[in-house]
Amino acid sequence: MDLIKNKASSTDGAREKRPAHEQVYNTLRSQIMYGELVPGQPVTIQGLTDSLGVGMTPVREAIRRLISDGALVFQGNRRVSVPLLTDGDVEQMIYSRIKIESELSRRATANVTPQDIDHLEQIDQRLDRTISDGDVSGYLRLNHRFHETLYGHANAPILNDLAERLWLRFGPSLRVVCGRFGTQSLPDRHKDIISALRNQDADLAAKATAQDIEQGMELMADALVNA
Amino acid sequence: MDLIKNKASSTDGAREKRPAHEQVYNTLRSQIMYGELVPGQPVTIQGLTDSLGVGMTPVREAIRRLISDGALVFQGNRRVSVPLLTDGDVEQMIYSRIKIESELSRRATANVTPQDIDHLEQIDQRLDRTISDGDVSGYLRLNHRFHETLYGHANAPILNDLAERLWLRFGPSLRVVCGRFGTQSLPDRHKDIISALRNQDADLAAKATAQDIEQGMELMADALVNA
DNA sequence: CAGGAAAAAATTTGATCATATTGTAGCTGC
DNA sequence: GCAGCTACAATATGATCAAATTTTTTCCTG
Repeated sequence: MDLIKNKASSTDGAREKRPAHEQVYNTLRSQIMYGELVPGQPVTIQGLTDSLGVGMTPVREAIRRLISDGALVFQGNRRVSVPLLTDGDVEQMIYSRIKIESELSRRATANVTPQDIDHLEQIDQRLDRTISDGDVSGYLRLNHRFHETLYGHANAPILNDLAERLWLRFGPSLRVVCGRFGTQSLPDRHKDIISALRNQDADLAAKATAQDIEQGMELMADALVNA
Repeated sequence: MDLIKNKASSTDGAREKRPAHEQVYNTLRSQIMYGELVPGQPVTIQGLTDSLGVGMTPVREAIRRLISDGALVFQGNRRVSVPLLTDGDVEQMIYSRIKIESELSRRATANVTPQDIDHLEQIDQRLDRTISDGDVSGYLRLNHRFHETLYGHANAPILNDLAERLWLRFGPSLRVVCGRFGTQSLPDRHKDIISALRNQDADLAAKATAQDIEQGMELMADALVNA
């Protein structure tokens, strides 16, 4: 069953196998998603070639991909920057996220094993710690990981893809909200989601997901209006 | 298709301002969207540099962008091809399209002017002609233009973007369906949509859009199962 | 001796880089 | 304040290297 090709050994052999443009993409994606880049901040090709130590071709490809993702925007004259959200954007995102991610939760409910649920709970416990510690970066990462892991069980790559796209768009702005309000006030309906999963109650899982989304996004909308 | 090099050409100007990678992207996008490329067909960088007469960097960028769009897929080992849809994919697309595009129709209803509706009706009349003529390419283009134009009045760029992304994904497969069944059997709820718009009935517009989508996609699902 | 499978060479394709060219923004001097 | 100049960043190409597929060769087996 297992091929002998030996592409990557189990420890850390898989590091340099990925092409550079993919690595650049993942690096930038993380930086954008987890708020290391501020909305409105310009992104230059040459700056990235210098700071990342790769040629410009991989950087160009990664940037194009991120523009297509909506994670970066092409500002008219050859300028690229991190997007600034309008309140209209946020309102559309609330609608889309609720429709798509609730459905992902619903579908995941039928597929998750008890071990999967335990894993989710473990992520959520670590998430709680980041909240009480005021660890914004940790919060952003683990919150995303929670949803990503949950949705991964839905076996719905197309819906998943749409959801990821939306996360990429509001990531930078979410960071700004945390910087403004701190992590204490952040919503967390994850306990409700987990309990719904345990009870195999797909409708409830969908509902709790919708609430989690709505609360978080409303908070973001408020912060953007006041900004 | 000719080269773009000619900068000192006569008085026209201002038409060739677009960078090459953008043009390559648009060209490929059209070819994929309107079914000039068959699902499963491999797409090579070098083949495109030859046939389009541009260097590889613009081609690479366009391909990355289209991969991010879901219009092309990265087949494991550095191979890129036009996606083949599974019936699971189609089912997810039906769900997503109905949720997103129905909402776009609903929102457009409040904004369209009588002139806008006339324009839509004009597109639909041309669309009918392509159906009776069996003009598959024309059908695909005008059908897309009808929806694109309608949704454009919704003032909802994020929802629009999600919808466009889905269209790019099922475009190639839609072509295959037409080739199989011909254009005669294709659904067209556009008359219902137009009449709902005239009556300012947003719910009805949304409903008719959902029916249009469902019928078309079901047809596609059937054709894919039998393929 | 024929057939086929494995190995090795060759071709094709992708990835990256260095460099030349072009367009845009910002500055200088008037 | 603006015309022209300068500097910098983006665009685009071709060359070069690496990887993978295909084809050819070779060797073993029946």
